[in-house]
Amino acid sequence: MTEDKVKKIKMTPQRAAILKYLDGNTSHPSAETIFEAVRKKYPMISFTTVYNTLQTLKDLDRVRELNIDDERKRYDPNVNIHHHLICTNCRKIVDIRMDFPLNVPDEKAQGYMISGRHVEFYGLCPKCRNKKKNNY
Amino acid sequence: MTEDKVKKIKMTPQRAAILKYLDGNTSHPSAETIFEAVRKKYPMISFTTVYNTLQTLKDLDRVRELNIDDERKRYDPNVNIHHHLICTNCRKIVDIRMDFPLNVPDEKAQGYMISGRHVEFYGLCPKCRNKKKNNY
DNA sequence: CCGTTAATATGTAATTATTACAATATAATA
DNA sequence: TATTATATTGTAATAATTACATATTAACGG
Ligand SMILES: [Mn+2]
Ligand SMILES: [Mn+2]
Ligand SMILES: [Zn+2]
Ligand SMILES: [Zn+2]
Repeated sequence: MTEDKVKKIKMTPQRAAILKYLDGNTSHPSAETIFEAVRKKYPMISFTTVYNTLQTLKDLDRVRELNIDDERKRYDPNVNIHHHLICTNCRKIVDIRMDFPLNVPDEKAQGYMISGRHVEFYGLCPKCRNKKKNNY
Repeated sequence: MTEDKVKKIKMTPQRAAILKYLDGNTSHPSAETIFEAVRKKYPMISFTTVYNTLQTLKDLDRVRELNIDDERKRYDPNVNIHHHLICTNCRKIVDIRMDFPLNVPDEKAQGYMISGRHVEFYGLCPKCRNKKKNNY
């Protein structure tokens, strides 16, 4: 009875290159970063294809879109629940692999049906801490 | 010894109107929403002034910028720490006034100096739940 | 192996949010 | 009331993302 709509997609060299770049990648790249990286190996790829592919991968739950950076969307091939720590200076994002007790009692949920959660931490990464220190 | 740099700003009718609209507002409006709202009372205000004022208020910690909506920035005059619940369908954002135990042990912080945190919950708001229900 | 075709890639244009800038106006101060 | 630093405005520029038309191709069946 489970509708396993295994939507199948064509495997193209472009998609393969993007998937390969993303596989195991924990750097939370933007579309542009992905484009530039993939372009090195596959110079004829178009930016639009990167966006299209990311949309497709989102639909397939192969990639998660993060709105944690105020300038651009970031993408994360790790779709398991985990949280993030972002540098307020250089925007480097790292994973926080921890569970937090985040139960919202019904009276606080205001009728919403809660289906997901995400904790963002802000701070200074080691590099930026040093820069600020030696900055007088 | 405390440097209370009470930066003072000029009080203008535009700023007063924006502040009045924001005061106690829990709707997490976008710049455009603020502009449209303020414009009704003060039709000659410019969009740029709204952006400028929001920037100023951010600098003064009178307003907090939220990156929770993937299409546009949202603004929150409540700068006390609290968390949010966003409707994945209509993007309505409501407050969650709760504390969560969010201690990150040093070995998980990867050298970052953590200075802030924010929990985002995703779900369907009551209206959108009903819409989906009556949607066959 | 082809041939067919729906799905995909590409290049470019359009859209949208936000910022930059230069000219004008004005709140605060003396 | 004059001065001036600061703010407002209108417009142009920037930047991320999406839309769209056309060309290409992966996958499937014969
Ligand atoms: Mn991650
Ligand atoms: Mn809030
Ligand atoms: Zn940093
Ligand atoms: Zn909703």
